[in-house]
Amino acid sequence: MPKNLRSGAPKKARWTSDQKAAAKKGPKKAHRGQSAAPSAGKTYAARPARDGDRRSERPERTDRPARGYDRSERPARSYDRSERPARSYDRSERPARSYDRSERPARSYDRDDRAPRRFDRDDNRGQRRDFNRDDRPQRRESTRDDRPARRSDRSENRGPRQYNREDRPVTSFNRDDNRGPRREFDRSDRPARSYDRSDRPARSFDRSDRPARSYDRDDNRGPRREFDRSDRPARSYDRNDRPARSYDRDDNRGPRREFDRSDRPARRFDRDDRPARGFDAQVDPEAERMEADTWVKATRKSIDGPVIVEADNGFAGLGLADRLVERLARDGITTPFPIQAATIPDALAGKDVLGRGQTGSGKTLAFGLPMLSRLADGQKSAPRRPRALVLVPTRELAMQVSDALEPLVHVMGLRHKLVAGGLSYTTQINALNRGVDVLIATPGRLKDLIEREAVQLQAVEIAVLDEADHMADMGFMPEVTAILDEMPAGGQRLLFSATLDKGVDKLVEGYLTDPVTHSTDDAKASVTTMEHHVLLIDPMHKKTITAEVANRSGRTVVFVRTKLGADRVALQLREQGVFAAALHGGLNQGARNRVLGAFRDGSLPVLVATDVAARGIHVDDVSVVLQVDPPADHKDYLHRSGRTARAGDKGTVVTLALPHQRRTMERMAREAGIDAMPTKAVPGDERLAATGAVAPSGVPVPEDQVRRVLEAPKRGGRPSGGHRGGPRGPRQGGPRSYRDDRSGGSRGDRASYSRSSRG
DNA sequence: AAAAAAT
Repeated sequence: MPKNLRSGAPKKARWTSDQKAAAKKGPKKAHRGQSAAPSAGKTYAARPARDGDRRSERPERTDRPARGYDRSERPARSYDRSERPARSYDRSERPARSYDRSERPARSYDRDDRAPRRFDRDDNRGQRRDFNRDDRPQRRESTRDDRPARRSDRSENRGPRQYNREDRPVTSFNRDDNRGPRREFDRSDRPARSYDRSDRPARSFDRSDRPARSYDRDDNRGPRREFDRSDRPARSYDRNDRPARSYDRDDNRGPRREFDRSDRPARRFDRDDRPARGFDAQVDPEAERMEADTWVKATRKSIDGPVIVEADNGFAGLGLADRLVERLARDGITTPFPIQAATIPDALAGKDVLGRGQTGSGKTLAFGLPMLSRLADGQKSAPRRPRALVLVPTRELAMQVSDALEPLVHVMGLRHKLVAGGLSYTTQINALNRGVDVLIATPGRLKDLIEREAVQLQAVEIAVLDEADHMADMGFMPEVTAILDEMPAGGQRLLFSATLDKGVDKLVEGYLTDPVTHSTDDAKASVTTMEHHVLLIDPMHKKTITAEVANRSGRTVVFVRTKLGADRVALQLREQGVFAAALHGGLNQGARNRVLGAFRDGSLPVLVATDVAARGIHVDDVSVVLQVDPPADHKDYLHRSGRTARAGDKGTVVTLALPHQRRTMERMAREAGIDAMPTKAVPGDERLAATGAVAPSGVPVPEDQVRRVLEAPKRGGRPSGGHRGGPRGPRQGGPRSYRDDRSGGSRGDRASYSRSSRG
C-alpha cells in the first residue's frame, strides 16, 4: 500500500473496498476504548430529543435542489488508525534524497526563459462569469407566516438544560483509542554498534585526500595573537648583570628530599611490562611543522625566563620522553623554569605532587610534560575512558591549557579534548566516543557528561588540579570531590597553584598519597619586576582616576568585583573615550571568546574583568593591572596582579582603595608580601603618569568601533526578519565554529546572570 | 561575589 500512496494515486483511492466495509461494521474503536476505561464508569446516554430542535420542525424545503451530500453513502469516518495500513517511514524504498545541488539544473532567476505571462482571459480560463442575476429563481418571500412561530420559551418545550457532565463519557487520554499502537523503540533488532576499527578501511594520513585545513581562528578563539615582539629590548643572556647563583642548599631550600622509596608500596601504574607504542606511523610531519609555529608562540613566553640552567640540566636531563624533549628543542626550548625543574622528576616517578610556583612561571608545562610522558606507555584510552584529567576553574583557562598542550599531545600520538560549558555537547561527546587520553575540563560540564554517561573516570591514572587552592574553595569543592570520587583511588595527583596553601588540606588528606611539595616561592609576591601602588582615593574621583589609569598605550587589565560592575566600568570608560570591554561569566561563551580574543590581538586595549580572568590567563605584554575594587584576599591580589609581569616582563599594579577600605588593604598588602602602603591620590597624580597614563579625551568611543571588534559576525549577511523576496544568495554558512558559539541563543547564562546579579 | 551545566 505505501507504494500506491506515493506514486501519486488519486486521494479517493486510498481506501480499498474491503477497508471501507471493515470501517463500516461495528462501533468505532474509540467508543470501545472509552467505555472500557476504568474511569469511564458512566455510560453514554443519548441526548434527549430537544423540542427546540428546529431541524425536525421545519418543513422540508422544496425550492432548492436536493443536496448531493447524502452521507449515508460513505462509510463512517474512522479515526482509528489501527484499521488503516501502517504508514511506512521506510525511506529505503524511496530514492535517496539529494542535497547536492550540482545534480540539479541551475536555478534560473532569469525571467526571459519563461513564457510571457498572459493577461488574455480567453486562453485558459474560459468564459467570464455572468453576474446578471435575473436568470436565477426568485428568492423566497420573506414573510415569516408560513413558518411556525418561533418559540423562545425554553421552559415550555425543551426542559432544563443539562449541565451535568456526568452523563457524558469521560474524556480519554488513553492513546489506544485513536492513535493506534505505540511506536516501537526497541532497538534490539539492530546490529550492535561496533567500535572495532578493524572493519573499517585503514585510516589514511595522506593529507591530500582531506579537505584543506581551516585556520580560521574566528570560530571560537578570536583573532590571532600578535607576536611581534620587535618593540621590546633585545633579551640579554649576559649573566653578569644578575646576582650570582647560590648552590648552597641551606639558604632557601631546607633539607634534601629523601629519595629512598623502599618504604612505599609498589606503584600501581608500573607499565614496564607492556610493549612500547610505535608512534612513528601516526606522526604527520607536515601537520607537526604547521603546528610548531602556533606552539612556539603560545608557550615560549612562559618557558624562557630569567633562569638559565646548564644544558645538561635542561629538559633532556629531567627524564622526559625523547619526543617531548625533541619537540621542545626544535623550538629552542631547552631550559626548564624552576617550578618545572623541581616538579618534573617527581611527577615522572609517579609521585603525588604539590607544586607552587609564582604566576607566569610555567606551571602548565610543569604538570603537562610529565603527564604526557607517562601516558606514552603503549596503553590506549578506551572510548569514554580517559587516562588523564586536568581540572581547571574557568573555561578560558581550560582553553588555554588545551591549546598549550596540543602540540605536545600530538607528538606523543595521544588525543586530548577540551570539555567545558558553553561549547557544543556533540563535539565533546563524539571525541569521547572516539577515545581521549587527556581530558581538560571545567567541573560543571564534566560532571554533566559523567551523569549522561558520555564519560567515565574509572580509568584515570593521572589527575591534575590546576589552581588547586581555588578548586578547594567552598564553591568548587563539592563538584571537585564528586569528580575525584569517580576516579580510582591511588592514581597520581598533581596539585598546582601560585598560592597553594592550607586550603587544599582536605583534598590532600582525602585524595593524595605521600605527596611531595615543591615550592619555588612562598605564596607571596616575589615577582621582582612588578611594581605596586595602593592609592587612597575619594569616591568622587574613582571614575576619573580609573579612566586616567586605563588610558594608556599598553594593554591594561581592570579588575572589578561584580559582573554588573564590569559592565558599568567598561561602559563608563568607553563614554570617556577609552576603548574597553567587559569579560565575565554572565556573557555567553561566544562573547567571552570575542572579548578575550580582541584583547589578545591588540584590537581591544583595556579588558574589564571579574575574577574570571584573575587566574592563569596569559596575555602577552599586559603592562598595568588596575584593581578598581580591591580583591577579596591576598591570594586574589597575587593572582590578579600576576596577569602582568609574566615570565620576567615588567609590570605595574595599581589598586584603588576608598577610605573605608584602607585598613583591609594594609593588611592584604602585608599578607601578599608587597610593600605598598595606601597613599592618597587625586586625578593627575604623577604616579599614574609614570605608567603612561594621560587624561582621556572625553569623546566617547564610536559605537561602530565597539561593534566591529566585539560583535559576532553576521550569519549569511542577510537582514533579520526573514526572506523578503528576490533570489536568496548562496548560504554563507559562517565559520564552522558556530556550533560552539551560543551567542545568539537565550541560554541559561542570561537568566542566571540577571537572577544572580540582583542578589 | 564569582565561578562552574542547563535541560
